[in-house]
Amino acid sequence: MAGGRRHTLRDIAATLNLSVNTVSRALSGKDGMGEQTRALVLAEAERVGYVPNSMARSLVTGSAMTFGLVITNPSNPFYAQLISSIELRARTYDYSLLLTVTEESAENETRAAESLLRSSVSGAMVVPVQASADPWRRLSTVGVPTVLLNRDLPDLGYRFVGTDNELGGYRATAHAIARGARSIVVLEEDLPITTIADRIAGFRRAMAEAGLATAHGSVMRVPTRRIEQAAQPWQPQQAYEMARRLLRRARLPDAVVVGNDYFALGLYRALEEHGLRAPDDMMVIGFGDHPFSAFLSPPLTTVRLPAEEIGTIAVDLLLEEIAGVRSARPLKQLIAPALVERDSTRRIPGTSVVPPGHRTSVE
Amino acid sequence: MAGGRRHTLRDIAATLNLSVNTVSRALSGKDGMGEQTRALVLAEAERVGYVPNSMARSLVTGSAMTFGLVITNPSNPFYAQLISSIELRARTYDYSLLLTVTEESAENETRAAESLLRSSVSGAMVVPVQASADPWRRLSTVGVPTVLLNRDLPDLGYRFVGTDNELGGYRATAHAIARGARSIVVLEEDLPITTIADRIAGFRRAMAEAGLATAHGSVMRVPTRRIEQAAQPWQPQQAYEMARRLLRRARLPDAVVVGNDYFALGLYRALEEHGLRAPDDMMVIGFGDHPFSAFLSPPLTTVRLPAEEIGTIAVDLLLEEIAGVRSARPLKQLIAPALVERDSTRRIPGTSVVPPGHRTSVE
DNA sequence: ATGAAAGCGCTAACAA
DNA sequence: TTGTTAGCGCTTTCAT
Repeated sequence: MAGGRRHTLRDIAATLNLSVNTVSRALSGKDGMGEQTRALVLAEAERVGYVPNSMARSLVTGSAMTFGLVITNPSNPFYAQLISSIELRARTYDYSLLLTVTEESAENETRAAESLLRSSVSGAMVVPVQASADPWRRLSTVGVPTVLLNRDLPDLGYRFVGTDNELGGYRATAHAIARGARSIVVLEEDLPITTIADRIAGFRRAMAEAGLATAHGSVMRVPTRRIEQAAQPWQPQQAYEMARRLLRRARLPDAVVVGNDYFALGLYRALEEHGLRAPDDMMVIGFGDHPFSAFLSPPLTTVRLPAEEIGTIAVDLLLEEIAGVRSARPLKQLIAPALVERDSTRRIPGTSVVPPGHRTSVE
Repeated sequence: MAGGRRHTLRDIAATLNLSVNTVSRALSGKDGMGEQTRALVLAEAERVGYVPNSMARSLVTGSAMTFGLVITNPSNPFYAQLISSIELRARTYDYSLLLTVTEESAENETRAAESLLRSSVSGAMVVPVQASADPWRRLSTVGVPTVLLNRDLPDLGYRFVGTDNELGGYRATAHAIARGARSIVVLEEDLPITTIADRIAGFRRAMAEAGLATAHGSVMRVPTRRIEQAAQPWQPQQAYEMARRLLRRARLPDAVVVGNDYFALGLYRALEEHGLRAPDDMMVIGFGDHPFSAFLSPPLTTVRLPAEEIGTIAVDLLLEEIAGVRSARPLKQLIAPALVERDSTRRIPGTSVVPPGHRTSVE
């Protein structure tokens, strides 16, 4: 228990006058062993506080029992949840988690991939920056099963689990339309990633299906703050500024769909400053269902993302691949996000500025 | 580049007709080498896409170049920031990060400690559950430098870096007093951890110094939700319910200091339902300065926690210890949190319900 | 039921 | 400047 150095199999073997091998087998529960010998070994191991050295074991077995997880930003509540669910699931199967944060930087991503390779992780889960697929190309050729999370890199042909963002954008928009909105604006972050493009595509589809026009200026881009401080999530500030610009327009939209709930905060403030309020003056639909969104005033209607499900599936996919099981799942798995209806789109009946009519089935 | 298996030093040595050793030294940049030999080795390594096996290296060098990080809940914005800053700092020094989530469970904590031991991490950073110090006792005896984050376990005599919560509670309270509050209530989570106890102690000190009474019922405990879902941070809901109970009191406090900004959300809602609003009817001071807090209505006065600083210091301490440097820093390091004044405590001059008077210097 | 020998991929002595 | 030997702590043959 005490004393600086760690005890090894050899130490135990020596004090017990056994071979290293025997001790090893006793401890790893192999059968074909003298029960008394085993008891002896276990007792001694307990006594000296033996802890196996997993690096040594990994070196010979070839499996590090470790997953690599590469995330862009833990302060994004979605990714925080993803980390939790992945860690939980991995731990359940006795896998450790090696975490790397890329901060949306392609350079960091390259180093992250290198690092995972060196660590001989048993598998990798990656939210790619989507600047290039190259950093991740090596992994599978070297035999590290890899699943992409939330953002796909189709070129690689890797497994992918993510949110159906197109559907999310569609549902958010269709919901607004069903509630009577005819002119709708989207407020999105200015990042070149597929999740955002997909959401916008969903928005357009919903509008088109309802026969509504998407005028020029119906998609506003909130400039991505350059990441100086690692820990800051998207700031509502830029969204606020963009929203102020929107509110200066001659004709305001009936509804605004934002790319994440932080943006809704900025929009709420801009509205308040103009003496306006959701939902009566303008409906607001968020994206992400962040922990605070239900408690805003008004509570925010938003699209809930399946972080937990994505994390669980990702780990399961890796485990299947490691076990050599031919998975029955599709290569690309899109989880449908659910719309959470709250007051920011709930107009008091009869108050609708725009007569309902262009209704669309949301499901 | 292609082909299933990974190339090893031996592969390169074989094709180049060199010894493994030479290849090793060429790649690790040791000097005393033929420059042409080195060039040859580097070229061949590049060609076959050689990636060193860090487990093998660690086994012989004894250092895994990995830190263990044990966190209770990544969805808590404070811990999310802590993860980011630690990861960044560790990465800067080429250390990887092994992340474990304990979910406030003592059992998980025990397994986490075991796991770190097995992994032979070079050092550990731990936010303890504070149910017991036992799980962490082994680490230092086995020679794994460990620093405790945010919650201390004094019995262990380990290094500790955390927020000065007592000061935080004091500043929040003193600020309210300076703004004219005379009766103040604290809304805290119902967890047996020192951070909370410290905040309450700070509250009491501020009250005492101002000669104000802390009546029975001035500290309200919000029941901790049992963790069923790993990814959920504290729910504002329980705080809301507690706040409703508070608002039914005959005499309302002038100010409420809450244990985290999520609780402020619940309080805001309860106030709104009663037709009340901060700061005029009641001042509200949060804790944590969560990313959304500046954009609430009214913007929340809150205590900003030094997550980034704590993370950076923690890594530096570990690095010093590993380098064998006798650190000049104190064993226990408390970082002062800063009060961020916003509108939830900013009464329009002359509107104060209570005359100012019992002012206290906040600094 | 146990032991001896070999080796995972690498680095660190010591030789040559 | 390069090669040889040894060994990190463990598991896995193959003997005994």
